Amino acid sequence: MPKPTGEAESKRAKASAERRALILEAAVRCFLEKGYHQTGVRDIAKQAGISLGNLYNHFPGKHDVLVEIATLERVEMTPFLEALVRPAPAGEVLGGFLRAYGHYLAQPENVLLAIEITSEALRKPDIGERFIANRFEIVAALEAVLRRGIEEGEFRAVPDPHQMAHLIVEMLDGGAYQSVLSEANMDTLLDAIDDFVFAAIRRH
Amino acid sequence: MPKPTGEAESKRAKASAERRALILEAAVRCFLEKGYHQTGVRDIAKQAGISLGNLYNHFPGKHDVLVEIATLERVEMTPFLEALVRPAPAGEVLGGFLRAYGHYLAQPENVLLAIEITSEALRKPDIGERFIANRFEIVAALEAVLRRGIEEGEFRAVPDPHQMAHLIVEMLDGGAYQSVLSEANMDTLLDAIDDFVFAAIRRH
DNA sequence: AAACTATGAACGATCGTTCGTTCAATATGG
DNA sequence: CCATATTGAACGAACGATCGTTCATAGTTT
Repeated sequence: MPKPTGEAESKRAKASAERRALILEAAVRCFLEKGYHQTGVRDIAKQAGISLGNLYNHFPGKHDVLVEIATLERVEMTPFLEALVRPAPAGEVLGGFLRAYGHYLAQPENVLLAIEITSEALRKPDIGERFIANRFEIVAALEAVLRRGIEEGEFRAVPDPHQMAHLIVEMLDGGAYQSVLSEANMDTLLDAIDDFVFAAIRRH
Repeated sequence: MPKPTGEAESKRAKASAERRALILEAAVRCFLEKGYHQTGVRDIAKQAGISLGNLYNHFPGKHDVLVEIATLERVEMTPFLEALVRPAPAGEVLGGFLRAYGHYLAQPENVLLAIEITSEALRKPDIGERFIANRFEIVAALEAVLRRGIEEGEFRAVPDPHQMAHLIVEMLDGGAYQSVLSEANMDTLLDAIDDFVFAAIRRH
């Protein structure tokens, strides 16, 4: 067997992939606990249970670890994206999204991680691009629901559905952040968001 | 003259106060350009045109510089707070606030600084308290306007005016952040916010 | 002279990264 | 199929830079 690459090599490759995942999980834990800039590469290695040098065998550097995390955030959005294309009355889809996404954001870890990425995105273009891309997908799907609701006569003719979609997401995000910082009740907040949004799109 | 404190001392005190202000301005510039954690104390001193050691004559440390900046942010809120207690129809007051506060936030420096403080507020309680306090004042004033509008029959009976005030502020904040990151048009965004809010509070 | 302001060298700690090395898994030549 | 290069994972010491802070010293005001 001169070239058993189909399966033999995949043994190492798989182990390597597992290590990468291990490092990423460790990094997330560190970033959540201490913040990105307060976390040292040694912290990540120690948390992952590997050596400092070995981390650099799997990632070019600290920055790239965060980039990968920001990229993986995209995967977490898929359930919400799928829920938004559900063939049901637009109002129902929208209401479901508000609750589902709101509950996702209600987990403090998601908020904290988002803030770390958000903050770094301002000065690191590659992270900013990924962040905007993730955000854009959600907004676009939400916008489509709004447009459908308008076409089907369920919602009023909002002047700018795209902007409204943006604002809804930002309301959810901002609310989640406030609920973390000031320990507000996220359920109460979700009720308020629901009322706010539906009052704004209700036909006269 | 054993104690010429009445006027003589105030000369030095004034000079010292000016130095403090100089340092704070320099720090703001640095934090805006590089971010809080990426800014070194030497950077601030150099930007202020003073020596490294002298900075420590005016501030106990780097952290305290940010605390002071977060505190001073409160002053910037007073115009908006005053505008919100204006004795005019609630809808007019609200609309004026949305534009004024929106334009304030449209300046990228205000957004960037807010994010630096926001981010640090998560893990530094004293900064968090100040941030929440500033936010609370705006929200409370806005809530009062909403309640007045409801009482006077101008707005619909929103179930939770406090939460709605929160959400409005978060929409403004989030929108401003997006306008910085993705270079969206803030004017377009403000129009959307205006429409969104007034549609949500309009009576049936 | 006493009190305050200003200076920059110096400190210990920690930063992100690189380095030489070891070692087991894999590919290749016989 | 075995012996042998080759590869890449794993390690932790070491590097130079920079971090926030302190300190001894000199200059300036009152």
